[in-house]
Amino acid sequence: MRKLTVKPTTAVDASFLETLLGYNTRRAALTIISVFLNRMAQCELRPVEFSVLSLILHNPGITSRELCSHLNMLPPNLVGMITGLEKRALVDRMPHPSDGRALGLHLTPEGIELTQKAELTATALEQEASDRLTAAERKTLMRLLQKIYR
Amino acid sequence: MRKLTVKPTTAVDASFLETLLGYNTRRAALTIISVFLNRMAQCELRPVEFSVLSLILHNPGITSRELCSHLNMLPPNLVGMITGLEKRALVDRMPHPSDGRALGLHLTPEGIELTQKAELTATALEQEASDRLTAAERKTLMRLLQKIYR
DNA sequence: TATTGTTATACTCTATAACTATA
DNA sequence: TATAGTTATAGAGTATAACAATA
Repeated sequence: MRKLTVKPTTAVDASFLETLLGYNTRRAALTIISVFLNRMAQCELRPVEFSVLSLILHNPGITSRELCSHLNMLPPNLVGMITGLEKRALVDRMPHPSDGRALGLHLTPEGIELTQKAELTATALEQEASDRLTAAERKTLMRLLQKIYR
Repeated sequence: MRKLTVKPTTAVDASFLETLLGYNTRRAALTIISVFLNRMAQCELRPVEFSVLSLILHNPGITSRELCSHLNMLPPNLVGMITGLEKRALVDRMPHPSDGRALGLHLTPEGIELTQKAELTATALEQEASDRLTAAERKTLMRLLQKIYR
């Protein structure tokens, strides 16, 4: 049996930081990402890999360039990830039908299966991470967040 | 004159990702951080450095350990940052009054001045980053985010 | 024995410059 | 000339193990 660690309740005054949207948003994001990492370990997917796979699933033939601009990533940082997903036989790079420079990205059958499983896992873990919010609050939160980044 | 780049409106379907709280929170956080980095360059402060200085300002004598547990950082990653802030003559490490192992952190007069200026800058840039939200929406957003990480 | 601060270190994430093939 | 994908590389962020001094 592991003894419970009694945390000394350090009464730190963070009242100013907590008036900042950036601080609150970042702290909440880190909390959710932490739950994500734990639960998504079974699929061996990190947050951005999951986003990439999900976008390919719903947009077969999407190019790296489109992924990058939609996920706010830089092309050099996507190359290795796609290569890794291809080595795991989840993704195929195929010639683009109309642009000889580009490559269309597609999921393999195994990729489709894993991504669909991962999407269910993601939906479930989100519920866990936001279990102190009502359904209405959750909906409001999403709408307000989208007003910031969209 | 620079020609405007006409962005090809890539109609990417991200409807599934946008149902996820983690995705929306992370995207919003990255958007605000980007504004932060631009505006806070004048103070030469990065987000975590700003948080550290603000916490020391409002909690003089706080220890590294307390900073770490409140900001969810690991002690080895704070050492270099504090050393850097000390070299810039913004922070002093002083003996802790009751615990010989610990060091109390304090701001120098220059540190106080810079941090106060930075707090004003932070409050202003937040307004800019969330200018599509009403005051009431902003308040609601903060309350809901805190329900996730607190 | 446990904790604070620290060093060393490794791994991931992010950013920039430059190359190639094609448009 | 501009763009898609790529390589190499540098810098920032984050993680663990281990040590000295103190509790």
